[in-house]
Amino acid sequence: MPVNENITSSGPTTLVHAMQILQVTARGGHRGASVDDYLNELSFSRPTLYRFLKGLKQQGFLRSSPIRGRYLLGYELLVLGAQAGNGAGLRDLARPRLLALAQRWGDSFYLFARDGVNAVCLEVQNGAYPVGSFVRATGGRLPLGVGQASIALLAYLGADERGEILSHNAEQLMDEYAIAIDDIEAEIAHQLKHGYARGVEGSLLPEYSGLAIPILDHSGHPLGAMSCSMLKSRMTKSHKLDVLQGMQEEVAAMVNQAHGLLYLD
Amino acid sequence: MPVNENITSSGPTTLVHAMQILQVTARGGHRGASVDDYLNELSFSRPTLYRFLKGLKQQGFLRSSPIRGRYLLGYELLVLGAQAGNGAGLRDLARPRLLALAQRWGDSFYLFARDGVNAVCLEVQNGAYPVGSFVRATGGRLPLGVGQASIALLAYLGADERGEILSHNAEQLMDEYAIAIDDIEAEIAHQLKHGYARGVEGSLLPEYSGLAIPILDHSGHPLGAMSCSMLKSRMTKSHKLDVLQGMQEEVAAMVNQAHGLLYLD
DNA sequence: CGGCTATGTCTCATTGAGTGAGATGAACTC
DNA sequence: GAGTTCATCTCACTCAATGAGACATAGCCG
Repeated sequence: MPVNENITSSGPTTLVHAMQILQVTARGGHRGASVDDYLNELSFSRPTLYRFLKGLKQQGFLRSSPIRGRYLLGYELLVLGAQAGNGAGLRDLARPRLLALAQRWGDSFYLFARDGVNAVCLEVQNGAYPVGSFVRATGGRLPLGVGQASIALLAYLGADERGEILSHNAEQLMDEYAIAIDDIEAEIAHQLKHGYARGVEGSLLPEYSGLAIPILDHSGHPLGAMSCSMLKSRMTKSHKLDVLQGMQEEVAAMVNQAHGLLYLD
Repeated sequence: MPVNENITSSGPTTLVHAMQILQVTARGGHRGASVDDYLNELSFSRPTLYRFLKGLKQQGFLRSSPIRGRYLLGYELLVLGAQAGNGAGLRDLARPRLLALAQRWGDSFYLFARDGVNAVCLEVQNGAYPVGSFVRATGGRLPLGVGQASIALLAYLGADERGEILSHNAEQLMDEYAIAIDDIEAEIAHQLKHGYARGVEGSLLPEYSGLAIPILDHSGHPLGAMSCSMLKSRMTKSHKLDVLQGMQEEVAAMVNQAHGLLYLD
């Protein structure tokens, strides 16, 4: 693996370098990265590398692995990440509700938010029935267009903004997920008409099915989306209505709670 | 609130500044931080601040709030944080097991790891019976000595290392939690003798009680700890034995799984 | 125990990258 | 449309990050 061609270009180079180091470390998963990984994939001298490693360790962004010469992501990232996932306080509000839904219905429930041209998973609660999903866990990202939650998020953006996002993602959606823009548009229309989304079916994960509903603020702007996924065989008409109603109730309660909180400042 | 006296001192100043910005932002919770917050709490010029904000945004560490002039933590931190919490792959292994325990017994279950002189919460699963806890969520940190999990982690460190940690934390433990070192030592002895910890009772949270067991690697080094908390009234002798056995079984299974994974590299 | 390899640190000269002051432009508020 | 605050630009300066290569230290294996 040669040099990485990050688009994350400009800005103080120190930040870019730091980020590159973190990315290389993250790519190593729970094994982290070794000095050689850094030296191969990045392009600065050994002393500089060590200066960064030291600095990042002091900031809590890295820690050294039990194995000498390897580095892992530090726990400060965990702390900040937990905060980051709580945009608008949504996550705290959603967590117990996702759990309740998962326990009650046995399916898996998700909280998503928009992150540029992607949807990012803020929280998952798995139920008793195992499912496959595009996102493995908190922090997973999908290009907007993939998955039920994407539709729910896209549907309530301005038409122009939505167009930009979709044309940006079009190629990737087709190549990696076998999803066509037209099908997305159709599903968005369904969302707007019926108030929930079912997701566009690509070539991947054909055995799973799901639902999603948006979480809208008072002005109709999407704060996020709640979604669920389940084996297709579980998606009977009555189960679908049950789950949908459950989700709608929880989201309505969340939004009320959120409005309450906003006035406390 | 004037200048902050961070101990996070040396290293490339750019990193320190970046971290300060992130910390200020984090302190703002889900409301984030405003330009003035940064300018007041930190000590660099406005153009420099904006350069940082721009850079951090491009790296995904920050995003701008819907409210103009305010900034929130970016979702890249969420992604990295999710990775960071998965040290040794423990979190992925623990997540479904914590959920199973929470559903079966109704109490709240936690995964902790050591982070220097602190214990950091990697994962929580709440059960049907609500509890209070020192940590609110993933990413929460406690000085080692507070809580059951701390004891389980401390007990299997070398005596010298343990001593350093405790003397470092002593003052804070007494002042903020009303916990004496001697009591911690006694509880560590209990852990070593009986294989589980109950935690030292300080003046805080007197109505709650809990249990913890260590997660040890093959050489007896602590990788983490699993703990639970519940209302004191729920802690009957039989419930305690049930939960303890459940936790021990899950941890044993986790450790087996982990060893299996290690040989796959 | 004693060489071997790879990790981590140091020194120093060099230069370029980040810096502040202040002016200017853009966006939102009333 | 006046006023305010957010955000960017320009430019000269200088300090702080950099690379080369030597040096120190820790674990490894016979």
